Amino acid sequence: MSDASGGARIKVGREQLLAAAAAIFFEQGYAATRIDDIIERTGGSKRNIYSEFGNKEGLFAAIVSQQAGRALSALAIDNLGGQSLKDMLTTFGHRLIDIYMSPVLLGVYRIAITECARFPDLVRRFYDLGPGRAGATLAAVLVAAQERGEIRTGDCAMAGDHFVGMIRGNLHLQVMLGLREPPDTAEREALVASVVDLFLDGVEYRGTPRGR
Amino acid sequence: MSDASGGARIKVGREQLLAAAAAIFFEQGYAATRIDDIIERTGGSKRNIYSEFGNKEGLFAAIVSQQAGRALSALAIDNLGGQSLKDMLTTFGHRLIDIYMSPVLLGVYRIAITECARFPDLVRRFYDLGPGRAGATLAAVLVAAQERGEIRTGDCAMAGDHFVGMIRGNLHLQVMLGLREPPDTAEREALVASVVDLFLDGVEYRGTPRGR
DNA sequence: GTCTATATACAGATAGAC
DNA sequence: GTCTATCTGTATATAGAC
Repeated sequence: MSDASGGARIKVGREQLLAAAAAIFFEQGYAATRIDDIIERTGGSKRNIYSEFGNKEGLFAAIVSQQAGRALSALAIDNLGGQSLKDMLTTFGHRLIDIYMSPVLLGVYRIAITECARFPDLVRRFYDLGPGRAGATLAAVLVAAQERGEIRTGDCAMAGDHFVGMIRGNLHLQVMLGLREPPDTAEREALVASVVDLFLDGVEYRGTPRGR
Repeated sequence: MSDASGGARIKVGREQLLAAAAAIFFEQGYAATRIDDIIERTGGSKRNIYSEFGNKEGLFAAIVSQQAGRALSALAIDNLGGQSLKDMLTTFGHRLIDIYMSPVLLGVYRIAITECARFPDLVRRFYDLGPGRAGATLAAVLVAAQERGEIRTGDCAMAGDHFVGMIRGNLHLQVMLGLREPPDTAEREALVASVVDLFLDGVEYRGTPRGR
């Protein structure tokens, strides 16, 4: 099926080519994406791609450096001060789940796992800028809260990772496996609320049965 | 390099062939595993494989039905009664992390994500028998604890998934991405203890700064 | 710079010789 | 049932025509 603009291909510079190729890579995966697919979509020439990026791996590396870094940049911003810890966790939780469930990140995540042997450096960058950074950012916030006496002392680095792990949880896995669609806004809010709740108070274990 | 038994290939029946092929699939991934790799390792003939399993997909499906089901069977056993909730969570947490970090499950997990479009039925089975079952088993335990008044009421299904999510967390992701080796026993124990701790009591948020 | 054709490599699947 | 050779399709990468 041709595109709706009536014509054929899209005239492209380097930027548009990267953007279009990124969409295809993140949608279909690295191996399943053929150079011809990209040509067909963007209208560029094969020789152009090879002279610009060397080979398929070079093209993909250029894309990830650009797109994934951009998508994950929201995690780097830690303008989370001025809120209660609960509000901060809720805000950060929403930011996390929105990023994780975005088409770009779902694609990056899948490709990172699939092609980690082929792109070890990219995978390292992805982890450090994404899940690792999220856990570290949270850890820093928790250390501060600890020093203010808002929470009990504990391993904040681990706790940060626990929060990130809960936000992903089985939901993210199901989406990654194609077993269900990404959650809508309501479901995301319920998830984040549940995670924040458990993170702050646990299940309020009382050790032995006791009426309340 | 030949094997240490001095000879060459291994004489195989159907069982040994499945076992050997499973090891290769789970180690290298589905796409990267060549039929010739399996032949080379097992010593069988190509025609034998194709007459037995039809094609590569059939061989792989037979393997997963056997091996993954076996590896995950430990999650189905819920002989966890007679312990405190904390001990039960600790036991179950160890069982979970040991399974997740086993070579077979790491391979299955990676292949499930990589090839979910090719094997939707297998992926469904994997999820239901693995992460889904783990969350559901925990949920049932939590419901019981709730009825005994040991914990506050809440969404036990979600809480079960949260526990599973924390056990995986960034650690499992790092291993999946090839960024680090699976944790040793000590690290696993520290992880499980930390997860159980947070799960039971959270960070004991007190809302506002207060000296203790 | 684009379009078409092709060299090359790889891997799944098949067939023949024994 | 095993070993070897081969058919076939696919996809990266290159080269030629314009």
